[in-house]
Amino acid sequence: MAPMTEKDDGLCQQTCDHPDVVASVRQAMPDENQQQELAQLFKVLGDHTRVRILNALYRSELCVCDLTSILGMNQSAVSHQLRVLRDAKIVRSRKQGKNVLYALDDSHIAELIRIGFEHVQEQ
Amino acid sequence: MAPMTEKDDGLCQQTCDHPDVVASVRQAMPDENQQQELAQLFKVLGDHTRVRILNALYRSELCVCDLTSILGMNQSAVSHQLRVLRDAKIVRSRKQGKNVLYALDDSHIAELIRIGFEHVQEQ
DNA sequence: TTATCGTATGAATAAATGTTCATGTGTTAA
DNA sequence: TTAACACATGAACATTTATTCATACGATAA
Repeated sequence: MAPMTEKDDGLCQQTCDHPDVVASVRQAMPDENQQQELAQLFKVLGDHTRVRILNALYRSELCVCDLTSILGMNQSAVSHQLRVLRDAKIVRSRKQGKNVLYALDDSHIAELIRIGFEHVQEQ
Repeated sequence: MAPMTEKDDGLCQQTCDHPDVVASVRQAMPDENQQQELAQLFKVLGDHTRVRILNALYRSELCVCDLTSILGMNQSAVSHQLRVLRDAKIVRSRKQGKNVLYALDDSHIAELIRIGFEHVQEQ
């Protein structure tokens, strides 16, 4: 095996700051803005109330008061969280008469929830 | 189509709190503890520094000072975030002499990052 | 118009969280 | 033993954030 590109052995034995690995990893790192956006996406997903909202919308398009009933919490709190989810392009909304119906915006979101559940169920 | 189990039309036209849909969704909702854990998982993933750490570990097993160098930040801050990732079972660590090498613990994590990137790149 | 219903939103409060500073622990080398 | 290095961690501070309260907006019905 090529000694310069090898990474798993000989790391940080004498000099901790191993220049080869550090340089190659640094070069392979994604764009900072995209990492920021990725962190923002996960941050929005990382709330109990919002996870519950998404799990409900996973089953059916729902209006705010239905969500409020299902979650058993304040309508204002639900609306605030829906705003966060809307701003993050995780859910979309459409008006129907006096109501506003919410749904998952993107198929990626359902996939993230599914894989996330797989992870926590294995722990 | 059966009118009772239908959900997309006739929702919340007169009575907002539509009992059928609300009941079926409520019944299909996952366990509260699992939703809490899922939210916790996403919350840990939802930080810029931790996303950068995971992207680095995605490429190679690394010790703390390498990570510190790659991220260009305080060693203490990196260690604090590694602790959070360790507690969440997202990374694992092993000692090698004076160093501690960190790596991604679970293949689900890499998948979450990959799908998350797909999502943000489409926006 | 007026009243009511469904929803949105600003302000305020309390709680959670990321970073820095200082220090402690454990391992290696002298 | 002593010194140096890699890493961990508690405390403090500043910032973010989720919920509640009150209120405003928009659509429908009377």
